[in-house]
Amino acid sequence: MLRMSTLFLRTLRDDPADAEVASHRLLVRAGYVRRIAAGIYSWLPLGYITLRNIERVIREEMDAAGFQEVHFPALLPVDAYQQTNRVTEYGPNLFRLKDRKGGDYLLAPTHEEMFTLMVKSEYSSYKDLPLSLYQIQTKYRDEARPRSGIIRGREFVMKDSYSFDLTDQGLEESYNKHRDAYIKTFDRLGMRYNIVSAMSGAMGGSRSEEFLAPCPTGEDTYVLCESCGYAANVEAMKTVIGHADSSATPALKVVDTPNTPTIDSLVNVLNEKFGGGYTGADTLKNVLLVADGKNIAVLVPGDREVDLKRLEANLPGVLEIRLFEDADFAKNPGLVKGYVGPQDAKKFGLTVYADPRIAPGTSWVTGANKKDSHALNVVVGRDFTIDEYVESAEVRAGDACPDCATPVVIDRAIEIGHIFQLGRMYAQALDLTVLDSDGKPRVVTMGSYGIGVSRAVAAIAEQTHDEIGLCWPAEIAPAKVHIVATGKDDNPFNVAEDLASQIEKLGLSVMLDDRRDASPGVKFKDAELIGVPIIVIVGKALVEGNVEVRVRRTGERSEVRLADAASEVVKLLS
RNA sequence: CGGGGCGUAGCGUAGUGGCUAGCGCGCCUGCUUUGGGAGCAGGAGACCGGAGGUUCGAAUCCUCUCGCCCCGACCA
Repeated sequence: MLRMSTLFLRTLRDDPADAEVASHRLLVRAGYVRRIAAGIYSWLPLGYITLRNIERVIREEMDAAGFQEVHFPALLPVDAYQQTNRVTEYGPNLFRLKDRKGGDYLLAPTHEEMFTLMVKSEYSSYKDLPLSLYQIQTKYRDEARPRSGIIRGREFVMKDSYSFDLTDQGLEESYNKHRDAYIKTFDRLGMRYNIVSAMSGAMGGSRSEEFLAPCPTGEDTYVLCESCGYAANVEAMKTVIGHADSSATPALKVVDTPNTPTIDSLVNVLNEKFGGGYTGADTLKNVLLVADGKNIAVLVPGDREVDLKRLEANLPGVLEIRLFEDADFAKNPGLVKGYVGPQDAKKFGLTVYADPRIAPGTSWVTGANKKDSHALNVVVGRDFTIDEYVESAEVRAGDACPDCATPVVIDRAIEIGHIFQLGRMYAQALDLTVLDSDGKPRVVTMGSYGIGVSRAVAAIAEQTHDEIGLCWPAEIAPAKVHIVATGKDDNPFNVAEDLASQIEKLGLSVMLDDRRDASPGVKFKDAELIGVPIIVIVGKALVEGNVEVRVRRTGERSEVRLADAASEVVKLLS
C-alpha cells in the first residue's frame, strides 16, 4: 500500500519552466520523474512503479508468445560493433568510453550484435531454430537534440527482441508472431496506435512496420487513410501509377518562354501567351541530382518538390544523393538551368527517374533544353522515356490513398514500437551460420523488434492526460484505487484504512492519502494530478454511512454505502 | 551543427550600476482551520550557473565558458 503520509513524493503546484509537452510537464509536477541532465531522468517511486507496470505487461506478452528473456550488459567492448560497421554508422550518437587500460568500450545503443554472437556461440544446428530472444535494457544514444522530456532521451529503456530463422518463410512467421504480440501488448497498455508501413532502409531488410501512437506532440509524420485504415510513413507512402490516352495529344511544340527559370514564372508566361489556365501541376519539374557520382534526373509535377529523404529511401543501394550545383551545370553545358527537359536525357547521359504521377501517356509542359524556351505537349512514352519510376515527390494531405483512393490525412505520432525483418546482414557480418539437414552451413536470417518502454510512459501520458493531470489506464497506473481520507477526527482515517486493506485483499493495489495535515483541497488536487483511475473519498458522506467514488477519466461521481464500496470499485475497474 | 530563448532558495518568479537580493508556493515552530491547492504569527533556506574583467561599488555592464529549453538539421 502506498501511503501518502510517507510516500517519497512532492507534487509541484506550478509547471516546471523547462517542460513544454504535456507528458513532461505532468510527470514532473506529479512527482514521477526528475531531470538530471538533457535527456537523462531519474524515476521517483510513482514513476518507477508505472514504468515497471509497463515492463510487466510487455514481459507477460513476450513470454506468452514463447520468446525467452535474457539480459546483456549496457557497457560493451566496441569490437562487435566495429565488425558490423555500426561504430561508423552511429558516429557521434554512440556513447564511447575507455577503461583504465585504454580499451575501447561503448554504451550500447541497441544490441543486434550481442544477440547474434550469443546465438552463434550456443547454437549450430537448424534443429535449434526458430528462436526468439528478448531483453529489457537501458540503451544509450548521444542524441544531437534530446527533447520532449522522456519522449526522446539519451538514456532510455527499451525492450528489444531478435528472431533467428533458417528460411525467409520462417522469418516471415517470426515477424508475424512479434507483430501479434505487439498488438496484444499495446492494446493492454491502453494505447491508441496505428501500424504503419516503414521503409526497411539500407540495412537489406525486406519488411518493416512501425507502431505509431497518434499525438500532436509526436515527432513522426505519417500518412493515414481514415476511410480504409491504410497508414504509412511518408517515405513508404505509395502513389498509384495511372495511364493516360495520348492519341489525341498534338505534337510536341517548342515555344518561347523568355525569363521563366521557375515554375511560377513559367505558369504566368504560359497563361499570358496561351491562356488555358495552366497551373504548376501541368508542368514537369526536372530535378537534376548526383547519385553516387552519377547524374540523374528526377521528374515530378511542377507543383511539388522532390522529397530527398523519400527519394533516397526508395533508391536502394544509393549511398549519397545531392542536388546539382553550378559546377555540375558547368560540366554539362547541354543542361540549361531552369529549362531542362527529359527529351534529350539519353544524349546527356542522364538516368531518368520519375514520380508515378508522370504516368505513361500523360502530357506536360517542360523545358526545351534551350534557354528561354519550353516544350508543350510533351508526352511520356512518345516524346521521352522514363528509365524507372521511383517515389520521390513530396507527400501532401489530400493525396490519394493507394488502396481506396480516399484523400489521406497527415498526422503526427510517437513511435512506440518498430518491427523489422533484418535479413542476413548481421548474421553475415558476424558469421552466424547453422548446419542445415544436408550438412551445409546456412546463414541465419534475423528480425529485430523494439518497444520504447520508458517512452511508452510518456506516450501514454500524452494520450490520456487532461487539463487537471495524468489519467492512467488501470493496467499501468501506480495504483488502481486512490483512497482519500478527509476530516479532523480519527473516524474517516480509520474507515479509509479498513477500506484500503479490504480492497487490497481483493488483489487491487491501493494508494491511501492518510495525511492528517493536508487540507481536502490539496488531497483532491493531488489525486487528480497523480491520475489513479478510481478515487474513493472517505469524509463528509460518512455520516450517512456513504463514501464517494469517482472515476478519474470521466469525472463521474457517485455515493455508495461504505459496505458496498469495495465491490463498486471492483465493478468500475472490470 | 545552424537559428531563437533562458540560467536568481526545492519549485515558480521580481529585481537593468547604489543600502541587508524581494515575493508566492513548498519546508520548520506555535495557535486556529479541515469537501476544492486554509488563516495568523514567527523561522530556516541563495557564494544571483562558473571564470575573468570594467568600476569607489556588479545579480545588473563587457569577455570567455558551462548548462537548460524551443525550432531546424540529425536520429528513430
